[in-house]
Amino acid sequence: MVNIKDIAKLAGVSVTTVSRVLNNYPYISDEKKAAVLKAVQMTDYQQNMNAVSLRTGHTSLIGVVLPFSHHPYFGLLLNGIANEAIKHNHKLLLFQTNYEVEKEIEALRMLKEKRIDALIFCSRTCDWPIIQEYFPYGKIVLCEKIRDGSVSSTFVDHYKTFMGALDYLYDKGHRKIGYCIGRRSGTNSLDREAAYKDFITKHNLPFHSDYIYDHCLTFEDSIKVINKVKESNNPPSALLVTSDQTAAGIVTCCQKETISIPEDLALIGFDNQPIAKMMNITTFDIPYKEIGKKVFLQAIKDEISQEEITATFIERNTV
Amino acid sequence: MVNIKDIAKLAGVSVTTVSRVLNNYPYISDEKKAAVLKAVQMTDYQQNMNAVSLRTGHTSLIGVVLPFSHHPYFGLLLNGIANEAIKHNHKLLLFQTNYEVEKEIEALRMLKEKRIDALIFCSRTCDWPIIQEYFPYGKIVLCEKIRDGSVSSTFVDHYKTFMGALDYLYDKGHRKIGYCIGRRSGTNSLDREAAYKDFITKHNLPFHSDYIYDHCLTFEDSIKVINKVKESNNPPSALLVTSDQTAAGIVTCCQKETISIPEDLALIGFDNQPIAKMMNITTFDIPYKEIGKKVFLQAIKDEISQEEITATFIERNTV
DNA sequence: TTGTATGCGTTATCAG
DNA sequence: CTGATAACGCATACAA
Repeated sequence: MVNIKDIAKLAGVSVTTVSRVLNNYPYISDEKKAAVLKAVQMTDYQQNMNAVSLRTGHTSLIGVVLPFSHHPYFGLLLNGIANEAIKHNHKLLLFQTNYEVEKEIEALRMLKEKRIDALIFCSRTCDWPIIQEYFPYGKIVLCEKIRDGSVSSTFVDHYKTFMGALDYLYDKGHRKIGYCIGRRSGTNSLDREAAYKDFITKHNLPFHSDYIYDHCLTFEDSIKVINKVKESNNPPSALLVTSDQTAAGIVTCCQKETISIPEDLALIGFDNQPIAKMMNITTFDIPYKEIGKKVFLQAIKDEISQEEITATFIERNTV
Repeated sequence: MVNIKDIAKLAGVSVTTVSRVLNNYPYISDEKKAAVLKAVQMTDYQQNMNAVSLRTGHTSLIGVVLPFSHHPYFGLLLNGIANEAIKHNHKLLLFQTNYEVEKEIEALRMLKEKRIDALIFCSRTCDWPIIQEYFPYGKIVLCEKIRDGSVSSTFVDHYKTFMGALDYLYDKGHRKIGYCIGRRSGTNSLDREAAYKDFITKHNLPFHSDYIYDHCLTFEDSIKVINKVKESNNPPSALLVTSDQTAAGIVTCCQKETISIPEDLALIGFDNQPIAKMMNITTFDIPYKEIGKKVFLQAIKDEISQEEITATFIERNTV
């Protein structure tokens, strides 16, 4: 494989000059520059980035941790990140974790191994102390509300948003409200749970643990929800569904089961995905692309910052 | 940042010994080994992988090119690849391309930059000669039928599978058969188009260009399909739908439009995704996880090989 | 504007 | 079983 030395020899200059041409340094004579470029062309030379990274200490590579790649939620987020990465000449490394802590640690370790400059967590499962361990090794950015200001993040206030949705349903007369969520344990899920509990306390409503449906991410996850609703002798009259995919599935199931929406069951989705528009589902628009953009910028900046993003209520036909 | 030299000093051995311990060489005395390990523990030392890669010439990193991360098809494939990667102590680098040639070239370039050892194309847009350019720089594996044996691949014979489906519909009495596909131009799409054309020639059927619906990947892409079907004064009586997502969307749309399936419109999906089972859609099971596994193995092996995978017909209620 | 020399952190070679 | 040293390919301080 041809290296910088070969190019230098071929172009009749020093390696320094070659390096300078390669990195667009200002003061180089046109002849030498041309000679170098010609040698590069001829030999089809390409820098060995391992050497460059070893020398410079950085890689222009940003890691992105996300649980699934097959969920539209993350697809949009990733899109926003990727668009911004292009503008700043950075490349993205995707780490798909399936919410497994071990995989998240692998991603973090790449920070320590100097293979990436920064790491963006779209979502995480591992405990906070594990993340903290890796602070010294590179910038870490999260998509959740951070208590201490130790790290950058861009987030939606899920407590506020959830509470807003609950209040809306309450005003519409609903007293038996349940919700569907992806998992019970994430920071964002915990915020929503807190909102839910505060809501029922506030209005002196009974707490039905079976009004909470978890593992709701995909279209087909709705089957389990509707089965439970059907079996219940005191089913909820309204559901907050944290994924439009699942909300759409619920709408489909309800058609089959002749449960009418919103009369028998009201629905509010989240994300404002195309499928929500298609199926006329009331939902919250969350500007994932914008979040992606901000989060990338935070990943390459030195300063630490917190950015709050607000979700916008989109009224359609399911409430 | 602590390096191998620091560890050597701390453990009272040479850097060579440290390196040997780190890489599990056989002949090392237990005391020295223990001393090194202790120093590593104490200092929280981690190899700089850029240096390792520079020296050894490889990275244990495999790139995976896929157009979208939000399509279940690729999700499954990726899963298969990832599972196998773990077994072999390799890490995966995902490149999301949105079918853009530029992005694919970026991934290829990482091969040349020595940042990855091999590159797996789950799907590609760029022309064959571009791929060929990068043969010298690392192993490339594809998920499509390769004419010359220049590169490894694992693939489904889409011509055969498509023809089988068409014949099946023909035997059921269908003469006006259309199909929905993601894009017109990919290798796999071209194979299916060839099957379709041969089929109508074989049976002396008229060719309706409007029986081919492209950009069909997601659930909501079905809207356009059904709108076109409705507007047509000579609509197809059966549709081959190369994504179960879209097939499911079609089923949903047809319920709204009171088009009955399979009487008014028969449907065969592809992939055998959970949603197809949920909605009782006749489809082809394609073992994506197995494809993923094979493709990974090919990526780390020296030999070039071609592996054919067969799709299995799953009869349900939409034909 | 250009070149020489040094070092980034590691593994491989070779001698012991 | 162990260690000194060269080399991987490159960017940069320094000198010219």
